[in-house]
Amino acid sequence: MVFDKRGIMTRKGRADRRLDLIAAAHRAIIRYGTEGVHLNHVAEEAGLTSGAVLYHYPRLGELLVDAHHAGMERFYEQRLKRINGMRDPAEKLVVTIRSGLPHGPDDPDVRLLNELGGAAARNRMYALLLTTLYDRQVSLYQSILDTGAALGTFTLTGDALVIARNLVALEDAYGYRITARHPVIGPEEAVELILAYARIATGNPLKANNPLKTSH
Amino acid sequence: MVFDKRGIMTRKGRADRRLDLIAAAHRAIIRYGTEGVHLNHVAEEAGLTSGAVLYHYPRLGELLVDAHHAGMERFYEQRLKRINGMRDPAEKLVVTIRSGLPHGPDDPDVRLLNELGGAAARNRMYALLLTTLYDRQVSLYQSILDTGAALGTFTLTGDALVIARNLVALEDAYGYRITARHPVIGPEEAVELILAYARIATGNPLKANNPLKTSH
DNA sequence: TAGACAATTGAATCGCTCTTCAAAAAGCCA
DNA sequence: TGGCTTTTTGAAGAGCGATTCAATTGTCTA
Repeated sequence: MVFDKRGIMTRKGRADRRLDLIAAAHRAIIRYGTEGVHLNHVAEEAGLTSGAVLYHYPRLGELLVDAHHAGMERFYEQRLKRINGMRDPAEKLVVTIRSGLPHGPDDPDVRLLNELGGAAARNRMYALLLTTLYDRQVSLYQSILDTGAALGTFTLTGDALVIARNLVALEDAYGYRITARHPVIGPEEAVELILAYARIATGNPLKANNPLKTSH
Repeated sequence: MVFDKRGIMTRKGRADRRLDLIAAAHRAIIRYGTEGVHLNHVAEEAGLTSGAVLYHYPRLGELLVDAHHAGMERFYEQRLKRINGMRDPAEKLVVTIRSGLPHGPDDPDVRLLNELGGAAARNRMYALLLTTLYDRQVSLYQSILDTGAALGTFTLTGDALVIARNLVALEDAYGYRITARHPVIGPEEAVELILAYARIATGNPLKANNPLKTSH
């Protein structure tokens, strides 16, 4: 951020302001839905007037697409970062599963992704974004599975591609359940459910060691 | 429907018109999204003016909830009907899996369900509807699995509840992929993916005999 | 068939959103 | 500091959507 001598945030450069707007759009989308956001919502989130938003993004639609795109990119990059440097495929797999689920019902990144489920059926751009993300996640899982199989850590029950697709599908679905506040299925429970599949699919007793907190 | 002597549709009774409006709302929601539908969209779908819609449903929100509720109910009832009378748990399982997936990208029933994914995080009513549907579907699968296990048709790899939850989750997720027009994953492919899990979970070689048409 | 009731229309109103744009404010640089 | 550019504001106008309601039309019944 840019501050003046008094420590007050001042005007921003073109690129900075665009990033601000993307972040503001992210929040506005979560609050009002991809198809319910209005220009004023975004402007308010950004602490600007609608005119200023229009100055940088003449068309609201483009800003929304950028926001979704950026959110997905960040989501995926964060997942990669978490397993960065890990050796053990089993550990990698467990961490990847965990990182694909929302931290809680209000997780902003997953909330953003979930917004697109309905819109993708109507909007080619959103469909492409979602489909691409899905396929990239499948590839990620597939490479972990293949590596584990090559090292003898996993004994796959079937095609790695099939298992990978199912793992991503499970993540997606439990993400929806969690953000919809299912009374029983929270992040920990979802991890266990997905691991139940991952264990029989890999033949590995995958320990769900939560690095952050003990399971409820 | 009600017709006059000339065979032209005439005014309808209270109940009939409400059902019409629910059907119209269903179409409008699919076209514009749960949070993008406007009163005029529904009115146009119903072939009426906005005033007439308001006469029956003073608040659009209630009509939309009713439409989602009715759509879910129908979706679930249809699934029950398909396996009605079947004896073999294996056949029942396969048919149930198939009936949980959209027939294609434009399947209206699944499109309607998918609309709620994002809205449920923001709207308690929608969250409750979705969660309830999920739980009912889980119960359906669970009873099939339990019956199969009792008869010796299935040899379950783990808790029936866990398997049931995962099967419904997979259906949900592939429903989204299909309605988003994934270039590779269509209804047939999704059935095979879910069956891959169902087979190792039940120890039964579940044949995917498509009763309607040959696989693509 | 007259009268009562139910359903629907269409116009009027209100408020909100998008869009444009001139003016103002803030930063930059010589 | 003074002038130039970039960014932001705020106001004005056009248009749309929700809402209300009087008038109209169709249906039913006695």
